[in-house]
Amino acid sequence: MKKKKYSKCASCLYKSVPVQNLNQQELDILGQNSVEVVFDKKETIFKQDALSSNIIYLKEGMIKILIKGPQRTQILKLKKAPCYLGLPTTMGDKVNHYSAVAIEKTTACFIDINTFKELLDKNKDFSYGIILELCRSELDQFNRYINLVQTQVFGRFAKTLLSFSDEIYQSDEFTLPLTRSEMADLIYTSRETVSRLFSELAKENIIQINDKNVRIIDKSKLREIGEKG
Amino acid sequence: MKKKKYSKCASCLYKSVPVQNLNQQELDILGQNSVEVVFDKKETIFKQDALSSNIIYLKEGMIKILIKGPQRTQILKLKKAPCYLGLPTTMGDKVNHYSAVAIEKTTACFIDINTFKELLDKNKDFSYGIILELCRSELDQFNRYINLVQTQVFGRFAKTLLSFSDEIYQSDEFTLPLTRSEMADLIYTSRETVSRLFSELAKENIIQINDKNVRIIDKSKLREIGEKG
DNA sequence: AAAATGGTGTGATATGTATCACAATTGTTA
DNA sequence: TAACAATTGTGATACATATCACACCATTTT
Repeated sequence: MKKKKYSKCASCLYKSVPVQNLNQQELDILGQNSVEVVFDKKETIFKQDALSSNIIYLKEGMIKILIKGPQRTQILKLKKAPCYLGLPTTMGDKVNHYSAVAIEKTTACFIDINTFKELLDKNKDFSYGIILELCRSELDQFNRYINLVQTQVFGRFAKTLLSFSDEIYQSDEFTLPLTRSEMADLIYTSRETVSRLFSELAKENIIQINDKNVRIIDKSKLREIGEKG
Repeated sequence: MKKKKYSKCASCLYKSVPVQNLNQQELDILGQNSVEVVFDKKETIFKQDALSSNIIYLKEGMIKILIKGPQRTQILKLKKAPCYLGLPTTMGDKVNHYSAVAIEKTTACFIDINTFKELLDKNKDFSYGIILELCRSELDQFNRYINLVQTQVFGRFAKTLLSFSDEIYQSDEFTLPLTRSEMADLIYTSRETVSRLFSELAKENIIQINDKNVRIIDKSKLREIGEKG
């Protein structure tokens, strides 16, 4: 956790879609009741089971969501700025149901929950925007879920590489933000299996892999694998 | 699909928590723009991929949520009245991401989406209530998800029986609302494995099973199995 | 410089559960 | 009342993937 400073939300270049509905006065309220914090890679933003009294808006960077399961801690998903974090936990319960850890330098705005509620109350467009965010994230969740349970490792792995390429980095060449072991936690398999999957895809000339540097060569083949599991 | 009639929301005994915040005039708007439909067991309430232009409020009964996966159609979860259905799909997208099928006689209110939005706009407490619903359902979803991927069949099966007993029927003795094959779809396993699981638990004197009638004998043992997978 | 540490690849083996196969039972339709 | 479809139980087998074991770096610590 590095610097804290009160946010000047009005002049922020990274406003969320719902926040774009706020007027000057409301933006001031928001700014006076939130702080901006910069996290380095591997730093924890919030922890599962801790009390949560803030809504968090990720302004820049990327994080992983961790959940302690009965067997081990799993990565539920990666989230890239801009997005809200912990909306459901902070609103729906007092306690975090998962942890958030930065996987690169990340700027997060901590918004006081009462201020957030006040804004929901004051501005219907803001409120409606938040509802849409919640709906979308629930749909996302559905899809990830079905995916995970219905395809075997090979398919899950392929889809994860594709999502890195298409959604996160928008490039066929990228550097993995996770170790093999974390990749395993993300697609729910073992570290060894991830190694084998990389080797196999490389052997079939579908990707090139060099340490953490990945280049996708045959994207359509990768899609095929992702589809049929 | 049986009878349709315009709803008299004001005098409805099954008002949702958010709807309890509406005033008389708002309740009239709601009533004039929604219809009540009764579904028999096995009837489809809405279908995946169809356009959705209604929010659905389940007044009485129980349904299953089905999702077509790459391999087969799976049961995502069961939902028991009172609850909203398809909030995220109708608001967040135009198309249903899953189907809903009644598993017992079920009464559903179809609310016009524009009316729903109008009410969100008019009444902040209603709007806030809906936000809370969305948050809670997302948290539920998380838990189910982690559960499903991190425990093996035996644990998933035990937890499902416990949720029937604790949450749905509030009794140690109940009649299964699903066939073995549907049970399999729910905990993502095969029909045969479900048969074996029932036999095994019965052999160990943890449950008694007679066709679809289940009686839980040793609940603490069942909990233990559910915990450790 | 040596030792400990964390990440990684790959072979051999173990194991949970799907799949196949069949029989028995029940409910449904001709 | 027969014929058929749907539901269920249980054994044998197949297979995907976890686990174990080990070797090989590259860093960091001592």
